[in-house]
Amino acid sequence: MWRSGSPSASPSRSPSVPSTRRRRTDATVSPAETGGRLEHGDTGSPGLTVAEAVAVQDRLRPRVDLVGPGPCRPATVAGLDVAYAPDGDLLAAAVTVLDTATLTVVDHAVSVGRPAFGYVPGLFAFRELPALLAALDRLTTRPELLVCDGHGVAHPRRFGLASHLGVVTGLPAIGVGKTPLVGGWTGPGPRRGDTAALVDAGEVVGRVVRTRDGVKPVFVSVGHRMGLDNAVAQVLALTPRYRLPETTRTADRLCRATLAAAVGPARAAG
DNA sequence: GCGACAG
DNA sequence: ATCTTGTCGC
Repeated sequence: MWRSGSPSASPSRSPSVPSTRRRRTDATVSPAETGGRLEHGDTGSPGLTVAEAVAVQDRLRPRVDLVGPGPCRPATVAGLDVAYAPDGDLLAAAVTVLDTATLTVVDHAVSVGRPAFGYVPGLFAFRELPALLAALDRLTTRPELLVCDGHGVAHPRRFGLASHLGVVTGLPAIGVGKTPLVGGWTGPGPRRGDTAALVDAGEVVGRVVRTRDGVKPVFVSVGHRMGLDNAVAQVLALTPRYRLPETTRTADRLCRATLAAAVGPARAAG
């Protein structure tokens, strides 16, 4: 595979909902403490302009830790995802926490709201961040790692959703995208576990990872407090059977179910 | 100037 | 992201 043209550089570019519901006993994941205070707009306050959002990314980017190496054998990993109503006016965010030994959901939380920002490639985080943070704040447990539905540093300004969530929560985070945003690559091979470097502007910003034999690969990048090798290892450990990590799959089902319940409660009940 | 562009 | 019909395969 091959694709061409990225902003500045040379290279080419190839182309069952959980049922338990626990009470919140103590602070689990709250806007943090990651060296320096966060300002109001940092977590996606409404009313930001495009230029202001870009400025926030530029200001927070230096806080990203892409060395990690991050947890080697995390006991719990969280998956995050958001679903939108057809009219695009309502959204539901979900976080599921999985026990890595069994890949079963041990905690979960949701939030329903409105998109906090229009969809602008590169500023995607500002759209979903408030809802995701609200859901994270309702967890009973504090996951050791966040697996996000979107990119980390594989981003035009090296600060995608996974990095933003990582910096704001202080938790290790990985970005797993289904399609590329920036970068080019060659390969990977056809077998599960085969990988290829994702390169943008001459630097490796992530890895294209085949999680299933003969199936379209996913795009893994460091979000925060993680090394790329470890990020890839964690993603492979979370994909024993399907293309996407179990964390993403469970969160996807939960946010969809939550949205359905929020938009049309009357229809199903009869 | 023309495309490309996470979810 | 969401909307879509059918199709191939375990």
